[in-house]
Amino acid sequence: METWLAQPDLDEIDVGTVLSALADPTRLQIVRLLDVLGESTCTALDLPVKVSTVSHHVNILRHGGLVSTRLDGNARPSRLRREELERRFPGLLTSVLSATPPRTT
Amino acid sequence: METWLAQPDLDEIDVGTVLSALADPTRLQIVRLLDVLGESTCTALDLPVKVSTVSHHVNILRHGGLVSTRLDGNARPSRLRREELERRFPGLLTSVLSATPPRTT
DNA sequence: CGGTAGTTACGACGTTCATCGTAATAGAAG
DNA sequence: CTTCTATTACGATGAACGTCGTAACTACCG
Repeated sequence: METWLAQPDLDEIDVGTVLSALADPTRLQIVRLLDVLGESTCTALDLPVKVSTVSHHVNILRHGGLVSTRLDGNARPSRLRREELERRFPGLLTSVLSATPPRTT
Repeated sequence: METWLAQPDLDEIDVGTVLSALADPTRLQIVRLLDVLGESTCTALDLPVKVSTVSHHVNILRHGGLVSTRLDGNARPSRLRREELERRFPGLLTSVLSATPPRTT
């Protein structure tokens, strides 16, 4: 039986909290990476910040309802709650993840 | 001939900037009000912050590409760039504006 | 020409928050 | 048990930012 860290139910998720969570560049990058990797730990994510900072951001993402974290030995891989989020806020995450970069003039 | 304040082109709009703009509660409220009202000035928006603060937020929204501001005498009514945003980030704004509030347990 | 109203520019203040370093915890492997 | 790895907890720090008050600016109206 798998164990998971506490996370909000779908209908408890607030759109403002989600927007705040996605507003930080590092967290947006984490979300993008998790979308591609499917699942990853804080250490495995290659980010230009310290691991303690990554852990901090993943916590915010989990409390905001964007990420699920599983307990696997001493590791805690996280996944993007993509399908759930899509049900709660249709089009939001999909739009963010498929957004093209701005024109760099 | 109508005059408008400077604003970014559609393909210059960055999704991260848009998310940051929407992350603030006051700005999200402004966006919601403009969506309902269609067009409004800083003074006409009834918000629990000073007008100078509202003006500040509207500027951020305009620079982020979320709002267009027209010059009309000494007034400067702003509109939500809803259709344009929908073309740039399909589903994003619609999802945010139609989001149901979280369950308050 | 004054007077009024709408908006913004400018500083200033206080809080939030992203980041870090270190220490503590927990599981896995030897 | 010891060691190593993964993660988190805990301050601390510095920067970003939301808010305000005031002043400056512009347009409209007597």
